Amino acid sequence: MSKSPPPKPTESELEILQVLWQHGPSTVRFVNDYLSEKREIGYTTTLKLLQLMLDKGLVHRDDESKTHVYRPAVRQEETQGLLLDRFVDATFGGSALKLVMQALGNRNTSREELDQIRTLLDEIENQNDPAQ
Amino acid sequence: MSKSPPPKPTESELEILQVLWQHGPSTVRFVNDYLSEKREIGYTTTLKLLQLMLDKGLVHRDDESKTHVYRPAVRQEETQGLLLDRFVDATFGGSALKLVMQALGNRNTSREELDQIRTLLDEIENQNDPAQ
DNA sequence: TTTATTCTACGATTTATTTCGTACAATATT
DNA sequence: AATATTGTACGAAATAAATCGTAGAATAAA
Repeated sequence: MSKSPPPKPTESELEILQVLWQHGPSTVRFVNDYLSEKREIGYTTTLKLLQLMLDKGLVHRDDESKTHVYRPAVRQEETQGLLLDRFVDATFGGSALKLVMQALGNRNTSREELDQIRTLLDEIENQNDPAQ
Repeated sequence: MSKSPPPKPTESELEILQVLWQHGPSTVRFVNDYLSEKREIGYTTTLKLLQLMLDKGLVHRDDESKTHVYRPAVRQEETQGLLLDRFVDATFGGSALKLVMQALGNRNTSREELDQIRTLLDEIENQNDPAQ
């Protein structure tokens, strides 16, 4: 037995998870090449991070062949939700409303996106109170 | 001369800023008492944090009297916006829409809040394209 | 005016995170 | 077969953040 849930990923770990979520199972080389496009990072740094993430249960590893293949062990939406909770608490005193207002107010959102949000709002209302 | 903008606050620093934003200029004692209600934290820890924040330009200090009084040097909306940008980038790959969807979908939002958001959406649309 | 309390300053420790160097094994190239 | 390349393991250094202990000054209480 040893079923403590994986911990909240750090910034760097999240960066790596994004790559795995987007591109599926990947080698250290692939992840490192990808990260290297955006910033300076050594190969063994990426390797070490993935090894630590394996320990923490954030990723799984296929080590059949010599070159190991890593894949996410946590789901994207779940992880994002977790981080969002923490962020809302820390930054907006727990008020998701304030966060949303800030997010929408502070940046350019296309009409299309605004419409998507309206649709979502409708869904939520109907869901909580399904036409009596 | 020396006008580099204050850096992004850490979690703990943000915690303190929340107190200052909410309650106005405060002493170390006050801030510490406040934080202590939520978690274990020594007085000198709070003191040290405030001193570091002073160095970083995150707070101002009135040291007329022996007991110093600290006040925010950064505005709440601005700081929240800054942190939000980073968070959206790190966690949602830059998509504010995804963040909003997640924030609304993942938790209980009251009808009242939903209405507030609707109103905001209206304002945004009218603003970009004023009743043309 | 002693004694106790409250306060700041600041070095140092602890803990978390990121980064890298080196050793060595497996595979590929010449 | 010899050499170069690519890979993993892992210790350890570098960096960042949070925490606390102790010293000593100022104020308050006895």
